[in-house]
Amino acid sequence: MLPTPFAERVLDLVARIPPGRVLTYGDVAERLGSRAPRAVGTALARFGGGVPWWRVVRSSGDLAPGHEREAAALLRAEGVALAVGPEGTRVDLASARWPG
DNA sequence: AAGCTGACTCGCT
DNA sequence: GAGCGAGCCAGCT
Repeated sequence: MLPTPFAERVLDLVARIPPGRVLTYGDVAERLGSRAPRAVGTALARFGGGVPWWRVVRSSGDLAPGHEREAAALLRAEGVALAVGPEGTRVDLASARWPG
């Protein structure tokens, strides 16, 4: 399947997130003038293979569902502040969120 | 055209 | 903080 126009916009933006910074699904949607964070997740799930998808996290700081381990390793390698707890690894959004 | 689904969020308990 | 319900909207039957 080919990426939809919306998905391509998502990929464009995600590809621009600098190493060491993150955005939430909601942030990505907002910057695209949309209120569909779920569609952002869907786009990354299907077409995120070529972009740093691990730099997109939930508003809670939780990593991409199903890829927590891999995302944590990649983020740690980039120097992103991580908080490890019983629930898993979470990003410190206060310090790592990309202002743009 | 109508309905369902989902890598989401937010408010309330 | 965890669980739940409702709103959201792009994409695919």
